[in-house]
Amino acid sequence: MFDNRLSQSNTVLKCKKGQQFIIEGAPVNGLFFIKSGTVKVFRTGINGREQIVRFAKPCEIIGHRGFGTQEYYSIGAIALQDSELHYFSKEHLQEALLENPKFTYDMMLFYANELNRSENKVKSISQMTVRERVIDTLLYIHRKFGDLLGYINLPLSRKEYADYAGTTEEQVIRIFSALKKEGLITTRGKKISIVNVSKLKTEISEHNYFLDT
DNA sequence: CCATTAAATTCAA
DNA sequence: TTGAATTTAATGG
Repeated sequence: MFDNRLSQSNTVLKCKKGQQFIIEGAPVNGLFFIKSGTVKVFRTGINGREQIVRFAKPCEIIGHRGFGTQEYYSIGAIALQDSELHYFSKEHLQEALLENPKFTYDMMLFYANELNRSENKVKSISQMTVRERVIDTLLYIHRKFGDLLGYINLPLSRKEYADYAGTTEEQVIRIFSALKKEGLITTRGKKISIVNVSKLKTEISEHNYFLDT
């Protein structure tokens, strides 16, 4: 996605687990490209509640919403694992967009996909039950990060599932327990294994769960 | 929502 | 590699 010229004109930033590299309200002067590791992007609500907007993995970009007109970040981002990030200044980005149509096209697809996803997200929050949202979250993580030895390949706390699904930690834990009893998932500490993907899918299929990679 | 207990992860020796 | 310290999960009020 990024051509050589562009990848030469950036600075690499190493980020330890749990480190926040975008703070809400800070001025925007570029955007980040994830080289390795995973990252969560969130927005803080009025009551101090965190709403996780999305999870990002390598080859994805962060902070794009602030690009162009906006002066300050409306989101925060923290590394879930030790990560390496490339940082691109606005200037370099503009140059690449003007000179490289393929890159511009890819960016546009990315924006379109993100917009689609956030529209679907609004729907899921407003129309789905808590249980459906939790299942949806599980499938999203599973689809995006895959599994390793049967367990979802991303260690997330229950709180993080809750923040993505728009619920509380307790609700998530209780729904997980219910799903375990039904034999649909198993858990071991933070690791979660989806035993029966298709059954979970059918439970939320009427809400046409969104496609995202 | 909070408090308690059980369990898992981290960290340092 | 072990266990003590810290963090996280799970349950019940």
